[in-house]
Amino acid sequence: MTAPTTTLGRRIRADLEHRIRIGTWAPGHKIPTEAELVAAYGCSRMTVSKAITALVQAGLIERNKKAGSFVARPHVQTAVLEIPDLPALMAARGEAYRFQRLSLITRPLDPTDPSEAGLGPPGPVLAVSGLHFSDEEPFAVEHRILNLAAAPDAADQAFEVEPPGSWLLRQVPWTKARHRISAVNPEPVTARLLKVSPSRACLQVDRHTVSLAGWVTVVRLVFPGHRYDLTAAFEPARSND
Amino acid sequence: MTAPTTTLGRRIRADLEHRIRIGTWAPGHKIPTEAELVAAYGCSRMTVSKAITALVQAGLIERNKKAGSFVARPHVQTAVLEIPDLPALMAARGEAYRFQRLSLITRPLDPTDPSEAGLGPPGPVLAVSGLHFSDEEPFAVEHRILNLAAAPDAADQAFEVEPPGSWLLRQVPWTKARHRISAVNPEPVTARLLKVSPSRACLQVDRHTVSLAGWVTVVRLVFPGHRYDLTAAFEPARSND
DNA sequence: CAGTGGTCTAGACCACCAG
DNA sequence: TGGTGGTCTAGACCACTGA
Repeated sequence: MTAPTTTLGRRIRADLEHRIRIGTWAPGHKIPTEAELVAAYGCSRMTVSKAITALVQAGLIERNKKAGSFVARPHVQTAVLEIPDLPALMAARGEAYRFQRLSLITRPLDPTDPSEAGLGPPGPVLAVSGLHFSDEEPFAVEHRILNLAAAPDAADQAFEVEPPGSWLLRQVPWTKARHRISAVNPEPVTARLLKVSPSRACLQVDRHTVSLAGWVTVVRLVFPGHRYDLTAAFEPARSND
Repeated sequence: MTAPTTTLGRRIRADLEHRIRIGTWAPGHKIPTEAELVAAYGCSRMTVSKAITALVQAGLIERNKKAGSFVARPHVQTAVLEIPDLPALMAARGEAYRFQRLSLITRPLDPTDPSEAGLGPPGPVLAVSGLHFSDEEPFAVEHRILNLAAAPDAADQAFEVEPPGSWLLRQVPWTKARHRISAVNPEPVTARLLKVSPSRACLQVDRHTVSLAGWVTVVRLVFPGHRYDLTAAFEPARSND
């Protein structure tokens, strides 16, 4: 139930999960059918089904018609990375945050832009570059292209104080994105901005964000390797649809 | 339903999700109560409830008793990183994989071990180092510590051909882990093994894996930055419990 | 073709909490 | 304190698929 901290459904789920995690049921093992679990727990089928569904979503169980339900075999590990808004991250760390815009220009989409994913029709874009500071130390270099077709209000923004990422988070909240995370040696210009040597490893995060209105933004963030890393809570197997 | 590709529950979920993603319902907006949705769709309450529950799990909706359900406000972005088994990754890329063990030693847990997370009682551990090759090119350096208390069978393994990670995946399949991903300049020894310059940026993945039996393994993988990066499918907001 | 999961119903009781 | 979500029931019909 909602209050008693334990629920029949939760108990069933916990029982099944425990037997899987403890190894009693190895990957590939066929778990009891819903009908058997209904009999075992003396509950309705919907309760059992919801418990199993939760474990399917958690990636612990795979279901097949006719054949039954089986303990899943782990494939890849999926790490859930939290990629926070930089000002919020700084606030959480108790450090002073500042954004400095380096350049801003409205122009047509350039074929040389990082159109890694076919950005569609070459409409007008806003190209913004800036520097993120933490306690007045350069923390990240940002190069961003904004699709004015998907976020027309961006044309009115100066992005002199608020970084475009934070503004976008408010304006176009529900998006999907792909990330590529890599280690790079910074370009000379980037190295100078970050006040590090070009031989210093930097963490580079490329993000390609889309909304229902099309692609919204493509951004590259370069962090000095010694000042930033990504931590990931984690879960086994894949998540789900 | 299961076959007709569209289900009443799915349709309800899609309707709600669309209105959220399109911005009709902005973050913080109160969505109709379950009773209202039941009336609107002429279905039972459980159908509506399951649809909303799915959106709660997706992070799009927050529920409160009495107050109702609201469109969630995005916090951090959570990127779902897929961290595959290296041999499987190579197979997917169509490249030949090979593992070369560099060292293996059974010893007590050393206080200088990367016990970043308090590895608990100092029992015996297996320390393994090795090199991963892709098409005979060094691809990653691995330094691993295995907890023999949690995986006693590891003591019988030589890890001369199969990397310990793959073995563990079979033996202790259901684990949880934390990852830290960072960009580093490789140690001289590591650089030599990878055949890269110490000034070359490398991607470093630290993984701390636990099972119900305690911590299982702590591993550090160092990849040459130009040969590996992590890509992430993505979802907004956090997932859930 | 028969067993399994996928979905749905029309109720019900209860805990929670904002007004 | 009443409205809301949280949970559960005892059925039901159906699609899929492995034997």
